[in-house]
Amino acid sequence: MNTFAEENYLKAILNISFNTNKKVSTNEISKVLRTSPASVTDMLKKLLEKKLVKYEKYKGVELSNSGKQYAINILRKHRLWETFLVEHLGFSWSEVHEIAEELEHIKSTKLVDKLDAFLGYPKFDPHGEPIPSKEGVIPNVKSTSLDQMEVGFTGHVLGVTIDDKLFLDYLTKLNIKIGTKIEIIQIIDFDKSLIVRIENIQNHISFDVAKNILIKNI
Amino acid sequence: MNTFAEENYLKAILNISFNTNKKVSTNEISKVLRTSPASVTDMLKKLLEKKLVKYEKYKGVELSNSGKQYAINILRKHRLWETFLVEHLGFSWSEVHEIAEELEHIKSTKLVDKLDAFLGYPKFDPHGEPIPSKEGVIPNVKSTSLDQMEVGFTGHVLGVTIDDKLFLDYLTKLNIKIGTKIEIIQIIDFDKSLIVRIENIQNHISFDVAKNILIKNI
DNA sequence: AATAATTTTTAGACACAACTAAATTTATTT
DNA sequence: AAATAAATTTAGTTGTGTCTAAAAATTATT
Repeated sequence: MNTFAEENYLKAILNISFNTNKKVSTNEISKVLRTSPASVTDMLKKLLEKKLVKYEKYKGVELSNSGKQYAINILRKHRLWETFLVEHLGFSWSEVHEIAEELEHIKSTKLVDKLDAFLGYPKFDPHGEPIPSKEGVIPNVKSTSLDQMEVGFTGHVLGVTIDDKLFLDYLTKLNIKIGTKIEIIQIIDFDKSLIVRIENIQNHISFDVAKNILIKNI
Repeated sequence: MNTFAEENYLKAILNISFNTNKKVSTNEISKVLRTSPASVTDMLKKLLEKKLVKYEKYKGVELSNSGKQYAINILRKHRLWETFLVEHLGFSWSEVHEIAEELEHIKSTKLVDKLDAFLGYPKFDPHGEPIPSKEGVIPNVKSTSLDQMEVGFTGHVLGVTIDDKLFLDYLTKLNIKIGTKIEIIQIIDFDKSLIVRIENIQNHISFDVAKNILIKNI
């Protein structure tokens, strides 16, 4: 069996590399888990030993098949518990994450299955995130580029369609990253550019930029 | 905040000294937790440091007021979760102990309170054990163990005094659960074993088993 | 009361998961 | 291409919770 710490590393690697499929760097993991890069290296060695990751010194890490299944199962538990907390115990969506971070480590498979049944086999959690099936299949989420949306639309960034440094740096400056909530305030007819609200700040972005931002489309 | 290990020691001390009020020995704890006596000594020092126990070298240990409150709160969580697992997820009473051993360590107070409300503020868990209140008060129930009764007695099962899977599975096979009506048909003088009638079927049970079955006492 | 048996504690080690500081490798500039 | 910067790894420590073996204290026995 694996420890909580190991489970948290697997989960972090899964989260970081969710859509990209690229290798994950030591630094990225250390930032997510608020731990030192040295600690990350130590843990990656241990996870490699257990064949839960593919890892080469200085070359980044990715989950092995078994590691991915393991991580997805934790995600499944996390999202099922969040659903329970919101729908049956009356928590608000913003309170449940922390508690689910603990509950997701409870081991019993039978418990998860019975919880799933109790909840009526939900496909999405209270944040709209898909809940992986018992077999580890994550219902896939349809995405649409931001330029397809209309005034008043609010959604979350799923990813981008080009991997260009200038573009990504620009997005960073606009405070846009994976998961960022974006609301469309106005669309300028003339050039199809958009005025959007991100974290309560309004910004003006061009059609070209909007075209390359993917929005989660449940 | 305290670790799982610390919580398990506090819980063990509470359990061992439940009715006796006597000091608990290092050896007793080591047996309950399946750990070495040396480890127990180490932990007792740490719990003393944190003022969760009253402990003097070679003299045994007892919970301090704060330690007792802490331990009772874990017991509260344990029994609330057991109630949830049996009443809402459809587990049998013999399966839930292990899982509740994990769930009892989840920290959020708000979670426990909301769970309590969700369950309808139950006073007893599925084994018939009283659930401590939020304030740490344990409802006391008048009960007598089955071995104290005489031939001809008829009563209802209130609960059991040990939460052991083997024992509970055996009771299930005998068709004994909370509320079951039991009638004593005969007591064998030689070994104090009992012949009892349960749901119109006669069974022969040992003194040891009878000792751990609690009967409602008006 | 002295000795033997048992219980408990100390001493020293180990695995885990973290850390800091220093060394090494890779990436970026000039 | 060399120099500099950034990222990563290694080396050495630390705190937690466990262990075994040996020493000390307590309890039981003769």
